[in-house]
Amino acid sequence: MAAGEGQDDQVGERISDAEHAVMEALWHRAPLTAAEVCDRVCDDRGWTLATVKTLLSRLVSKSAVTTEADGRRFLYSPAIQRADYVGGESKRLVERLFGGRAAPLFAHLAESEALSDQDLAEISTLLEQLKRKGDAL
Amino acid sequence: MAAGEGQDDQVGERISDAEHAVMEALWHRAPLTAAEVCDRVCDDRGWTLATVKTLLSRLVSKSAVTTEADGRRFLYSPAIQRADYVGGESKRLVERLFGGRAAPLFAHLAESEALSDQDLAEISTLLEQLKRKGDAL
DNA sequence: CGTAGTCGATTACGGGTGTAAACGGTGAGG
DNA sequence: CCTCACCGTTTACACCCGTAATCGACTACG
Repeated sequence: MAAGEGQDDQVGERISDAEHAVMEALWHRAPLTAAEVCDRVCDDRGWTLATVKTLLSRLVSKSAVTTEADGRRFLYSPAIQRADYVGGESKRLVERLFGGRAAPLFAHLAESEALSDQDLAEISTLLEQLKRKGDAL
Repeated sequence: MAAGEGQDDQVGERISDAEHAVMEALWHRAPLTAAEVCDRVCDDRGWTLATVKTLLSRLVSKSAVTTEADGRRFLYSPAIQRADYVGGESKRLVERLFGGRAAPLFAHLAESEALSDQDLAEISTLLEQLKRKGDAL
């Protein structure tokens, strides 16, 4: 099975890299004003407030962020769940590079030593849980 | 340890989605002429030969593909290993979305049921191998 | 030898992205 | 009341990307 072709492009428009940085700030804490978002990301990325404003506008028009008026300024909040975004991006990559199968991804990460001991332990645990669930079916 | 950042942006420029499709063809078999690449991808993507030529040119200027003259036409070959590309993209995603740790990626794939039984089995096996290797150290 | 086909190279063009300045409205301090 | 600071909105602009047509050179067929 799993012939499903993932009809769920419900995400709307794609969120770009720069926009993603803004989303991270909002996922970390929301709602925030534009200036507050800038406080949290402008330093890291070397942006000015103007840039953040642009990105927020674009995110709003992509329906990835919602606004709530607070006096004369806006409070911005994420309109999509981080988990959804992350899941979508992950799936996308696995599909593009590994034909939709996750094992090769895992193998690659393993080979490139991108897996820490902690990762291994956590994955091991998850694997156990999944196996049990699988057996139950 | 591992304080070192990935200094290996040696990949040169980033390979776009459309370009990636061309790379896949070349990774599958090389060298190929532009027309041969088209034979292998134009149908799938609904491209014309002209599009493939453009993409090949761009890949050449990005140093992702090399050319070898064969009479008056070119034979194109990948200049980068698929494993390197795939590894780079994977790492990139893990870094961007999961703070560089792979376990959360795995958890996400698991939750979204993106893992088949086969995946689980293979990952399980890999995990065993890694554990053994880890113990050895 | 000329003409048609084929190659890579050049040019095109609309849309997205990164990055930001300019603009217009408005609330607050003088 | 007037001006300044601050907001969101509009406009800007260069570069990348997807997608392709056109061009100039050359080969091969007739």
